[in-house]
Amino acid sequence: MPKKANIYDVAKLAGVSHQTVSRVLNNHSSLKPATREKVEMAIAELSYRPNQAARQLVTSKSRIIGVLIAESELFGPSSMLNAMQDVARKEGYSVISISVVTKSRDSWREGIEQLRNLDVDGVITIALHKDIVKEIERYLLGITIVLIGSEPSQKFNVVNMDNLMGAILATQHLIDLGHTEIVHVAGPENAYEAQMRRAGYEQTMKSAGLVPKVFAGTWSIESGYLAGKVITAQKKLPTAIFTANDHSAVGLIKVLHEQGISVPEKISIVGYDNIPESDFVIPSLTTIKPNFDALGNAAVEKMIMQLRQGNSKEAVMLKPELVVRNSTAAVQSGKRKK
Amino acid sequence: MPKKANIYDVAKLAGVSHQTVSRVLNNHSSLKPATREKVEMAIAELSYRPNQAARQLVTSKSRIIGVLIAESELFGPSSMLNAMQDVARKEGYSVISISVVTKSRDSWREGIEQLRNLDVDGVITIALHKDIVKEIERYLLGITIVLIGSEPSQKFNVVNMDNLMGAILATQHLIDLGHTEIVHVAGPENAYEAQMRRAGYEQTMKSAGLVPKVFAGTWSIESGYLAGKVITAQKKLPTAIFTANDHSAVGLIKVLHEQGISVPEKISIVGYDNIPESDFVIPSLTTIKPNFDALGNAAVEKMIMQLRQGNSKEAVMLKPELVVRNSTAAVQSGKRKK
DNA sequence: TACTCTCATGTGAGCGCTCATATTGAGGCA
DNA sequence: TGCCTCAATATGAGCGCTCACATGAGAGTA
Repeated sequence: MPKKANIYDVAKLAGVSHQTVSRVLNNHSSLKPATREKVEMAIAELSYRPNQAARQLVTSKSRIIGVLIAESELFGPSSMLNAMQDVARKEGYSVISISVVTKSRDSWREGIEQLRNLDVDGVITIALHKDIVKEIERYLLGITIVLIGSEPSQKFNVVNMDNLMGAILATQHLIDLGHTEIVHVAGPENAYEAQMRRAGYEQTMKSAGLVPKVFAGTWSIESGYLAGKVITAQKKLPTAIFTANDHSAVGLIKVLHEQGISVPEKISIVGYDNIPESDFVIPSLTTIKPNFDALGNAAVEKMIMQLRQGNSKEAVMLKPELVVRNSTAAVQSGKRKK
Repeated sequence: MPKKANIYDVAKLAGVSHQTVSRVLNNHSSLKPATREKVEMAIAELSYRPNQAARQLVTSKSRIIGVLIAESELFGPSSMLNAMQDVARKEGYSVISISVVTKSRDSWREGIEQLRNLDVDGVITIALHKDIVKEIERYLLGITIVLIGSEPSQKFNVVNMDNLMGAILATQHLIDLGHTEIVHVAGPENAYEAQMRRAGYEQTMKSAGLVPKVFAGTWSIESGYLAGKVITAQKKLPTAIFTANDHSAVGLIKVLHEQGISVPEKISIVGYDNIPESDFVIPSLTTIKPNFDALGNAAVEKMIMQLRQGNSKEAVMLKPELVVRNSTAAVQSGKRKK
């Protein structure tokens, strides 16, 4: 195997100095077109590739963006990650993702440690708890941070989708169908996005003169199943349920099916996230569709912008939309409260 | 912010030469315990961290493992990825994953290009098509490669789960329940794992003196749905269906439900992968459970072993197991063929 | 006492790049 | 003709580390 060419080999072949080659690589301004061309030909001929390590050593920029995710097996995070990869690649950056376990402080530490070792230029977090963000801030001093799905903050760039609006859309949809007994199965209490969805639900209920009622949950299918058990154990069934995410809705539908409570005839259900399965659940799931790709793109763009030319601290907020399928129906007239 | 300490700062504080510090960092053998201790104290005091770029520049080792995945949004790949992260981290490696689109040659190229730019030490591929592997081999000359879910090969290290056995377990389970009209909804034709699952099905059918019948599919829910349409359009329904993965099974169940064909009373269904949803599908899904974590671990271990001390070319083959749930039942006696 | 030999540590070079600065040559103008 | 200016390119240093080799202090042998 022939030794890899370096910048001097290219310079010699092109008949210029190494510095001129470097200028070509970094598209410097003052360069004669003819010179640039010569160099480019030499680069092509030697199939020369700049050595990242050497570059990084002198510039102390790794062109790597770290992404810290909790619960990366979920549909939303992994969609965003894919979107990020694409944008980053186009801008000449790489994305490295690290999963952390929300409950394990050790796992945060390890993740942060790894990001330090990699000398990442910036960190994007997806739906992380406030405490983890603090930890990052503390141990990755002076690093650029972009938060997705976290509480707004003056300190950091934040990119969010409008969970409040999503929850309002969902709840209002049920109200519009004539439902009055609408309950909510919430997401994890300490998750900002779950808090917003809950808030949107509560706010819409109150505006309509209805009484909100919330059952605890997490993002998991199991939690939807368990919440369903609790809900169906009550004397009086609601006629509609809005769950914090589609996974919960799947678990919930399972319980209702086991108990012979038909959806949507007896109970209407609205989920959140529009996971691929949602169209194939029985019945297909009415849900809120966030644009995960756009979210991922926006986060990386913001990151790169900040890395290149400093601040741009206006928060980004993307709008979700309602997708109506078969898990919601108008409340049966006999049941409607007067 | 105080300037980051380098190896000379540590050396000065510890009263030794920079080379001694380097020896401590790389746990060299001939070192007095007392010296090592002095150096370690200095490291701690300055919170010194070796600069990766400088290390990489001189050793030309990045300690980064690239993972190339097609269809990374699936449950299997993302589980493996998480498992890999953990093992790699413990060994001081980082994992960078890049998604490619099987159908787009450009996307392979871009992925490979990025891996080159990153100077990864090795590449692990997950369920990639033969042609992509060839492309990698060609453009990432001399790099260590470990394949997961690909055709066995003398050239590369291969880690697989026993798809043939899984398919045999699934098919035999149906046969044991008395089914004779068993069809298979296959995965993508060019996917090795899909081929093996299909082969296991066909082989088991033939051994039992039954006639295999295969319907085309991909890994997607939609494809299961479409295959279901085709199957139910036929004059004679099978009494059991084995699908190449759980997603297909979900789509399939949806069609059967739409057509009023009850599962498992009329038709039994077995999936493959044991995705989290499979226990909450209606009815819960009998499936084959691979150990994705073990697969990911094995791949990284193999990679690191090879990176450190050369070959170890024996293939790894992990065994899946059958998980029986409610989507399979004994064939109704009236229907059983004599 | 002089000698090798080994263990522990030190010295200097160089990995491939970018940065700051020096040098060159051609054009403009008095 | 001489001098200044500026655009275009060259030179040299140094980023932080590891590698190959040099050195020195004891221990062992004769």
